[in-house]
Amino acid sequence: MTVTIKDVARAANVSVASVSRALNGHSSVTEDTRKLVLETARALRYIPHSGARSLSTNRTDTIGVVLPDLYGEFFSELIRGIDVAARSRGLHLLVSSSHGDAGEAAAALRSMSGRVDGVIIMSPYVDASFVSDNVPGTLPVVLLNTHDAAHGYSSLAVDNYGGAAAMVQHLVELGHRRIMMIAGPANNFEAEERLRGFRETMTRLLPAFDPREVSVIRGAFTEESGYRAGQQMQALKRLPDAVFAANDMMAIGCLFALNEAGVQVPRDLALVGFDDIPMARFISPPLTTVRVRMTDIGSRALEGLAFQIDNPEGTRTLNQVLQTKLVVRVSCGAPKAAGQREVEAV
Amino acid sequence: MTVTIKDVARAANVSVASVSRALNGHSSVTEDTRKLVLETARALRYIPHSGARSLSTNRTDTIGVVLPDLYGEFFSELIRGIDVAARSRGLHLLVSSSHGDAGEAAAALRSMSGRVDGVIIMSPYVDASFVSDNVPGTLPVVLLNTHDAAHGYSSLAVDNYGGAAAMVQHLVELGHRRIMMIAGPANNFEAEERLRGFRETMTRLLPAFDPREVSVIRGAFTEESGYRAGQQMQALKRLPDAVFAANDMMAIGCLFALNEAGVQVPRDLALVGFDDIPMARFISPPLTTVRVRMTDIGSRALEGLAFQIDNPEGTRTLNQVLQTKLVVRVSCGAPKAAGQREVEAV
DNA sequence: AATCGGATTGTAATCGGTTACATCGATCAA
DNA sequence: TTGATCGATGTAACCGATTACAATCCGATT
Repeated sequence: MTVTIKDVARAANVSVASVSRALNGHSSVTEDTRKLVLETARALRYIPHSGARSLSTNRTDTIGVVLPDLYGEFFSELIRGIDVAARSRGLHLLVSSSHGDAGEAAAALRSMSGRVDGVIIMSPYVDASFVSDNVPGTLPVVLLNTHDAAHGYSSLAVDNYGGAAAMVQHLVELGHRRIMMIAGPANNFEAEERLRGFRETMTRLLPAFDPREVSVIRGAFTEESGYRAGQQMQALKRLPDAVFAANDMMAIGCLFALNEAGVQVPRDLALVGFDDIPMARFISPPLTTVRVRMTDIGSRALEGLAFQIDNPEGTRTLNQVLQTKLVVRVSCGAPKAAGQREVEAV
Repeated sequence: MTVTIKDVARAANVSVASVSRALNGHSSVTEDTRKLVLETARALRYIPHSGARSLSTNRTDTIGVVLPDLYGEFFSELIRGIDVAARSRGLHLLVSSSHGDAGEAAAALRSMSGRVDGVIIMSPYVDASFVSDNVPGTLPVVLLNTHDAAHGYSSLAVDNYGGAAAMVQHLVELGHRRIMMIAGPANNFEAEERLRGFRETMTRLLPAFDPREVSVIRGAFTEESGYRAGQQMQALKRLPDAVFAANDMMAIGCLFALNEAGVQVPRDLALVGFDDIPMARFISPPLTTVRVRMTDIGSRALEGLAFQIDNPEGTRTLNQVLQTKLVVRVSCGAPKAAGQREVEAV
């Protein structure tokens, strides 16, 4: 039923080779035949089968993206960064997300074999052997936020430790002493790095700080888990001075719980997050947070991958660590810098 | 370099057919050979070339998604809905976005031929002939929010007109009379439907309303354009009673501009939006808006498509229109329903 | 012991393109 | 006129899988 290159060839009374050449703009085709082929193809509504094409050209112009999730602004922004860079290079995106376990992630990865020219992987299950087991040896790979730097693949990571440290330092400088953290899931590498930054900086700056104290509540990076953490928090005999949520969505959830309990931020309590998702500046009070340039990560990842694809010989795997930036808004109780809001609004 | 099925066959001393059968769990293979093949495949790190496979099976287990953009919560939620439904059916997603013009959209669509089992299309350029020109005749299609209902393809649309009408009615019931709209781009079908709902309901409910009056400001569905509209608005000799933005992001931008100018919402002015993006309930004041269940649209679209794929004979193209729901929060100045906030917070 | 039949296995066609190589015809120089 | 050259076209191999069909093997039946 579908019309193939053979149908066009037959209808135009030429060989399939000529059709292919005419359609792909090869030089060695008469203007006459090219015209003829083009017209015939149009008349027949011929649409080339890209899958078949890439089988012979060994080029798909598609890159695979494996993410733990598609939900929320973090991933949305990440994908946008990838998309923008991909589009400017004429590449398409095959995305795969939300893998409950390593097996699913492996299946997703394997199913990409032969469909993509390279993959960007961000997954809690990733390590060197996982990748080499599930990705064809020759396929370019860029790893995002993996814990093992010595994996032999190119990678991009956020300085979660440094970002958390900077935030703790900021809070301490503002005079806060009793600081609690709403941490992320324990099996999440990023979450653990942020937690490590928190703990180590606390002990460094506040000699009295005892890390065994119950100063950490576990969350799941979701608004709801932040909300529950906030409820626990306001039920304490004594409120902490400041709460550092391991991501913005948990900070927002926490804020809601506190508001409901009549606790005012930042008057009664400083509350800060991590990520600087777009929403962070829209909530009230605007959230002090650690900026992670997610779209940047996305586009850099794609560009690194594109480079590998274009230079198959280049064995240079480069491992970048992206610095974060402290963004001081209102929720931490810092004296507000004049004009800052205005700048951000546009 | 890459290991193919032939390599496995050679190494295991069997034919490629046996390898294929063993790997795909066919019944007519001895347990012995199956074991042997599996071991050899593992030892060689064989990963099947999915592209080649789909060429012969005519199945890709992938569906294409063509969107005008990937940016913002609207599309993010839409994709999430698609993703969730796709994953539960073991389908992958090939996404393509941000087409500056019809040509790009056409190219994206064509490049999907042979890579997908069906496509979900949401694009301003879509109409029946556009689709039939760029999609293989046999490929299942679901159209999202197209203006031409009589296209012969399955489609899903949001009742933008009805939603806008309901919102206007709500505002009028609250006593607002001078109501302005921040409309979307004129070439956007959804934007025009919302505008039409606004205009027609205004003239219906308020006989004194003159549609030729300057009660509409054009925006671009972006926060920034809303911000500019807000600036224009507060510069008017007299503020309107209420402002109806054609989407939430413009409402938020407008809110910022008004806040900066010292105009308080809802005290001085009611401000409402459309879409009910997640952010709408987080901003201050929480935004009254029209809920469009974006994830719902996404999953329904996918399910409709999956149905077509599984039932190739079913000529039944069904065209659904999804109803919207008025969500009353604080920004419209309505007397607040007790407990509502609480319910929504979790 | 010969034959039959079901279970395994192998051979080769096929999916829809691209492209190396062969072929053909025309032009041009000798 | 003839042979060389070059451009346009055609033939067929190939990409890496699946699968129809043929071939083979083996035990069971008579």
